[in-house]
Amino acid sequence: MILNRHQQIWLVVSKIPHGHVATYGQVAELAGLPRQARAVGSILSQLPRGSDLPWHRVINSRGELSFPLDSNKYQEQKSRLEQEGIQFTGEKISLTTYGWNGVD
DNA sequence: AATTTGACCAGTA
DNA sequence: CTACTGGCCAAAT
Repeated sequence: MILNRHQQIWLVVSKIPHGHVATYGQVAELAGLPRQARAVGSILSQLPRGSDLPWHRVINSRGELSFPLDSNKYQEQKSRLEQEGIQFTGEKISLTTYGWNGVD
């Protein structure tokens, strides 16, 4: 059976290893939806309540979090990432942990 | 039915 | 570094 884009994206996001991050574009690409980064953000914004998907490991291509700096979401994502050992330099994620190539 | 919006991106200037 | 462009497309207006 063919998976709809939600499932494809959930699948990819669920595979991002602990302590690593992937960009929206990467997730879209790996999900077989090239150039549809927006769809990833759109779908992550509609996650079912209580989902255990590691949505916080998805960041934008600038190496930053796609939330307003003063928002709770920003803080939540940042703490979750820091909890996994990901370091920040200002608002950007350190290049050492940046980029998951889709293979563990 | 038409238009705008959105957790985005890569290229160009 | 910033600013703007066109690409993308389902959902909400």
